[in-house]
Parts: sequence; C-alpha cells; structure tokens
Amino acid sequence: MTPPPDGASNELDPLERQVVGIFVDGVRVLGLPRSIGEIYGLLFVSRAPLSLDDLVLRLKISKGSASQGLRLLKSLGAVREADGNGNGERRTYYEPAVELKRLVGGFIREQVRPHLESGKTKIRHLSETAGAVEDPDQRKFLCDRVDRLEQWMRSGGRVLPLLQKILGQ
Amino acid sequence: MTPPPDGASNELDPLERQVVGIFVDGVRVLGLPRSIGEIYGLLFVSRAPLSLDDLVLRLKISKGSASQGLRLLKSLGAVREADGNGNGERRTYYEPAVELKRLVGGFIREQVRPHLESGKTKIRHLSETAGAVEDPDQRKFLCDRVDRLEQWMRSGGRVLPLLQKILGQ
DNA sequence: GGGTTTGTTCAAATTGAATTGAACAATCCA
DNA sequence: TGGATTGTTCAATTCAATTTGAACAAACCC
Repeated sequence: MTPPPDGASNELDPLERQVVGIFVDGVRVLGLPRSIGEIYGLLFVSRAPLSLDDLVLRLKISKGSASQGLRLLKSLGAVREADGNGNGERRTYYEPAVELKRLVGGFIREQVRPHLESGKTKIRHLSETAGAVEDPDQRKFLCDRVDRLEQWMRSGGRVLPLLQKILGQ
Repeated sequence: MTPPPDGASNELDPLERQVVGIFVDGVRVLGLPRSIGEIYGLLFVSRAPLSLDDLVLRLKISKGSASQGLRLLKSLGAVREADGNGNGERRTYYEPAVELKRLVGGFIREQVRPHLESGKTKIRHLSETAGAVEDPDQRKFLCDRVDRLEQWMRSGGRVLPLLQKILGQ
C-alpha cells in the first residue's frame, strides 16, 4: 500500500498494461522489437512526457534498451523531445507523435525504402546474369521471371506514396 | 566434375543463389522465416515444378522445414501443386504463383487481417476500461487516445482493399 | 501381411536478434 | 577539481523463433 521508496510512481496499472500490450503486438507485426512497443505504448497513454529514467523504472527495462529504443523511435519520427521542459531542467522528456501520417511516413522512410532500394540493386545484377545465359529457352524463361520481379518492385514503389496520401486522412 | 551419386541435380548454381538470396531478404521484411524465402525463391527460378525432395536436396534444408514451408506457402496461395504430374506419379510437384495480386491477397488475408481483427477486439476492451476512469480530465485524455487508435484501425481497414486493387495491375 | 516411398508432426537443438549491465562519455554544479 | 546526474555504447547473456531429425502416418505395390 505504501508508495515505492522514492516518490516516483511504479508498476503499470491495468489500463497502461492493456495499452502497452496492444503496442507490443502492433510493433511485432511491423518486425520491430518488443521494447519499442513498450516504450511507445507507455508514452502513448501518459499525459505528461516521460524521461528515459521514467521508462526504465516503470517498464522495468534496462537503460540500454530504453536509450536504443528512444533512438529508433526518434529516427522514425514517432517520438519527440518535449520542449519547454521546465526552467533549470537538465533531463529530457519525450512525448509520442500521434499523427498516423507521420508514423507511417517515418516507417516507410526508415524501414521500407532502404529494403526496396537494395532489392532493386540486386535485381539489376540479376538481370545481367540472366541475360548472359547460354541456352536461349532457359534465357527467355529467366528474363521473363526477372521482368516480373522488376514489375513487382515498380508496383511497390508506386504504392508507397499512395499509402502515405491515404493515411494522411 | 562428375554429377552427384544420384541422378538428381544438386548445389544451387550462382544465378539460383542470387534469386534465392533476393527472396530470403524479401520475406524477412515481411516477417516470414528464411526457409520460406528459400523455397519460394527456388521454385521461382525453376522452369519445372519441384517436389519436396527436390527442395530438401537442393536447398539442403530438412524435410521438416520443407514440409512446413510448403504448407505456409500453400496457405498464402503463393505455391500450388502442379497438375497433370505424369501418369503413375505419386509424388506431388509444386510451382509458384507469380501474380502479385494473388501473393499480396494471400498475405493480407493470412497475416495481416487476423492481427487487425485481434487488435480491434483489444481496443474495444480498452475503450470500456478508459470510459470507467474516475477523474474526468484523465478520462477525457484517455478516451481521446483510444479514439485515435480506433481511427488508425479504420484507416488500416480501408487501405487493405485499396492495396489489393492497386497491386492487381 | 511385409516393404518401399512420400509426406507430416513435434520435442529438442540451434541460431540469431533483443536485452542487459557495466564501463564509458558528457554535462553540470559546488 | 571532484562528485553527481544523465545518457550512450557494446560485449556478453538471454530468450524466442526457426530448424532439425527421428518417430510416425498414409498410400501404394508385391
């Protein structure tokens, strides 16, 4: 019943746990580590911005995880430093970006585009290899398949901007 | 120089390795295991349909992996049994589905929709929990966030059919 | 029935990615 | 300068997902 030794609140309440759970599942679908979901989820249900130490304390994760998690989330544009954090406050506090457009945009930019690009490069290579095959029938078959791959990539490239547009309401 | 003990061809040639590599990377982005990429990739570059044993032999994966991999690929509609496989042939042979529309459709149906659905359910729960919060300010804040989550889900639901349409050429 | 070929299942081993934690910067304050 | 606070880095550990392999089922043939 007594609050924890320090004044800091501790232990997630049931509602917070629910939200964190939803985001943990959510990020797994996107192929991101669970800690990312925990951190973003807790920020998402918290009225006030949280510091790195808040995250460590409340989620019971290591400082290392929290630091790396925040870095990734910042790179995705999913989290920002809360400005105007008090007068002589040294610590930095974080708050979530909650506009879907921004989240999707960051994810596409950081996690999807790079893969698409490297894929295109590999397919260009492949295209050369396939063109150099001796047997004409076999070559025709392979070039056909490679063309298809190129088509897929182009489709992917065309879909992304559209996605961003649609998800921006 | 001599062919392998049995008549079966063995060891991927460089071109096959390139293609398999591309698909291994591809499926990792989608959160699927590497063996799935290997299997689909090899089917994709192979002119003739392949049997489970072909896959085991050429990719050097276990029969277990090959069997489970084919099962998943079939469930995604990414692979089908080649019909008319010879007269008294018992073994079944597989060939890849190469229409992007079909691949995307299967992936959405099997891997995306289920998560979306379970997400929606959890959010409905959450909505109730949030509505029951005492403090009116806190409640208002939480309901706002939950609303946002619901919006996200709806956006997701709206995007999927669109994706399918666009990727069907 | 026995024997062979084809494919599935699942507990155990493997592997690769995420997490930890301790050492290290950097900044501030007295 | 020394000590306190905040945050980062990275090698070692932990953990979860994938893969293996051996036992099992099913279909076929003699």
